[in-house]
Amino acid sequence: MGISERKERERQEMRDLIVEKATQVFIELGYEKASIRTIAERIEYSPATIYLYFKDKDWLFLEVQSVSFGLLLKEFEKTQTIEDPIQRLHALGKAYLDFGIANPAHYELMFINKEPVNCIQKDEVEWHNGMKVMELFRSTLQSCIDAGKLKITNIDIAAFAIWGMVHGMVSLYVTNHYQVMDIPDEVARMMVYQSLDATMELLKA
Amino acid sequence: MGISERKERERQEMRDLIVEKATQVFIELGYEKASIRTIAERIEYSPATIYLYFKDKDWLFLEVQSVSFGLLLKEFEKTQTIEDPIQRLHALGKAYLDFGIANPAHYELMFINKEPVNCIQKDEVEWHNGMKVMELFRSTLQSCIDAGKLKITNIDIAAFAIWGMVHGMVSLYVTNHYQVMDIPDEVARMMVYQSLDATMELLKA
DNA sequence: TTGACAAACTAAACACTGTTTAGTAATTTT
DNA sequence: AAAATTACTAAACAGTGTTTAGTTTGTCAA
Repeated sequence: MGISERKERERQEMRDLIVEKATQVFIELGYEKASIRTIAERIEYSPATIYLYFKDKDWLFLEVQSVSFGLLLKEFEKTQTIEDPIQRLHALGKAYLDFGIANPAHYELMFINKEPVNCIQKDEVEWHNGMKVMELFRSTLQSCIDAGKLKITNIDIAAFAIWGMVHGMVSLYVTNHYQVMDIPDEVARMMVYQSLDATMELLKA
Repeated sequence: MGISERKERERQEMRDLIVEKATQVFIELGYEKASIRTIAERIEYSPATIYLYFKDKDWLFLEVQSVSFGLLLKEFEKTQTIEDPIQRLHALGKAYLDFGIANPAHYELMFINKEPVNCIQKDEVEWHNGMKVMELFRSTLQSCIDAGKLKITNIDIAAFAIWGMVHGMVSLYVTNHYQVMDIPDEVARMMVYQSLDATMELLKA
């Protein structure tokens, strides 16, 4: 009875197709302006079909977010070969800045928009990628603290300070809010990296 | 001929009424879910009337943002009595955190949403408040640098690092993205303040 | 005070949006 | 071949921002 297996496979392929095309549309237009009808056109099915595979727009979007987190995770994992925890942490920070600046649309979908679905429900979907990104960051931070190489010794405080800073800078850059500072684009980009460098320097024990 | 003056006054009153009610609705529902029709209901006029006073939803929203920036500015100005520039900077940071945490809806309208209108056009409207907030921050920062009390001596780098950090932390808090850190609300709030304190300590020359 | 003009306002429409319902077409099972 | 199940969609619903065309209101000169 290979039929049900094939059906299951086809169903998964259809899901993947929807997520793939939805990702394109979300990236191109942003969350609000990306419409179910546009996504439906891209997959060459009627809008109603999407609702046979996803509860609503938010849950589809969550799946798309997971794809974006996968991209960031890949960049993060590249840093894990670095031995020195402080250098590894610094590299994570740079990777974060690189990712946000190179993929502002992805970054916006991941971190700027309000969370579409609250955490309790998220377990239902493959939310791994976002969690893994966080775990990588925290474990690296813990290594720094364990090695006594960080001036801030509480992991939550350090996490908030560092993640807050890099996220804040990328947010300001991505949303153009930094423009009130009246400095050109390239300079702003430089400042972002130098601010990370400076802060990392201050953080070293 | 006081008639045209009265008319001008009435027109301004109508504008103010719209902005006042629009602010309420934006705060209650957020940018996307706040509808022109809902705002129209609150002012007890038809939706079309709003378009006689504002080009479109974005320009009305810009006016509302200006109100929010006025609130932040008021808090910022309270810190200006402090003599020591470092302490003043620290107080500014705290005021920023206080404001964001106490008024998450306002904060979201001001800093999380993408800019509705680009900067070049903004001059047409009273965009002063946002600028003044920035000026206050930068002048305080400059005072710290001039007094040789800051480890970072480039104002743009310091601005990006500090504003980035406080904005980032408030953003993470306001959008609930910090929840991936798996710490309760009150703890997160504490962390935010302690992260600022720790960073300020590191920044001191 | 009346008639003309201008300003203020709105009902209705247009082209969209997310989502649901009811019904059709295709496929699998009996 | 008939029945049952699955996959899909056309059409509708209630909402959105915005525009148009027309009405009501207020002002001013005759």
